[in-house]
Amino acid sequence: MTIRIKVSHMATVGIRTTKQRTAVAEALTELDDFRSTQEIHEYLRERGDSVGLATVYRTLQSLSAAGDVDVIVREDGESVYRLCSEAHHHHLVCRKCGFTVEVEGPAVERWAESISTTHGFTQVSHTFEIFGLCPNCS
Amino acid sequence: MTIRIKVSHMATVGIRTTKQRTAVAEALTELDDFRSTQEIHEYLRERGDSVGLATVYRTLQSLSAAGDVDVIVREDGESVYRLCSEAHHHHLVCRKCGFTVEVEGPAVERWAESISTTHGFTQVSHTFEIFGLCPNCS
DNA sequence: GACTTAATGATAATGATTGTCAAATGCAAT
DNA sequence: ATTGCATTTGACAATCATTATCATTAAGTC
Ligand SMILES: [Mn+2]
Ligand SMILES: [Mn+2]
Ligand SMILES: [Zn+2]
Ligand SMILES: [Zn+2]
Repeated sequence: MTIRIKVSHMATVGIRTTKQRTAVAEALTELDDFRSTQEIHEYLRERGDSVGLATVYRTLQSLSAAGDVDVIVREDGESVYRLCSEAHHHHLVCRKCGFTVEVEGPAVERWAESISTTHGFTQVSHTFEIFGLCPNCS
Repeated sequence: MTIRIKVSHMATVGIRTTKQRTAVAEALTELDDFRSTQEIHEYLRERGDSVGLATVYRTLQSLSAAGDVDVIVREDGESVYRLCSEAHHHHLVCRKCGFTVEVEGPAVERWAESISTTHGFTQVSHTFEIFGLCPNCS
């Protein structure tokens, strides 16, 4: 099984490669939609590679901070994670089944940048997610 | 003091105009940035018009559902509310002091619509918020 | 004013996330 | 392979925003 993740980051100075972190990376590779920490923890438990809940939380947050996984804060406030492509992009997510499509648009990026500059904002970041019902769920 | 809110919605069938709801509407009018339910509850307490916390939660959620206030789910998962203009728009928010600028861009709306159609999604909605440091906080 | 029913609020319950800290372990050096 | 040690783990407690309860209060109507 190939882990679709840059373990390179995980192997940075002081960051150890543990079986727990590897297990989380595998789960993210196998699961394809955005999943909550609790769901990933449960998935690992059923899968046999049980990992402590706190560790799953810590690992997902680290991976997110390192930019190795995307995180979306759902409308109910829960954070969900997903292994994504390297480049900056956004998502079209089915609010019924979770099916996700990665989308990108240079125009949108430029617009966000332009707006920020105009108002003198610095250190900006933006979130842009589209939610709807996929063809199957419509 | 004029309450900058469409009480019309609040006066719909079965929805009563209570002093508590009026107080929340006033608080939203006075406060100008995005505020959490807890903050608005505290503001009302200090102001003298104490309202039960559960009631503030219920009122803000109703107003949000009615489209009378905008709600943003911050990165920490907490929901914050703000009285906004009628038209659909997005926000440029200072993550330090909360200073908010309403922004709109037809191009972005069209792009979101286009992407959705291309992938066969229906009943779509989107969120687009820009966070950064305002001139004062930079 | 009396009636009907929605609304309120004090409080308990829920549930995701974070904090704690003793025990386990990756790993670099020997 | 063994040692030394800082990092990591995990069971459990603690936090804290949000929701559920439900007896009491108060709009709105006649
Ligand atoms: Mn992605
Ligand atoms: Mn707004
Ligand atoms: Zn779907
Ligand atoms: Zn600011």
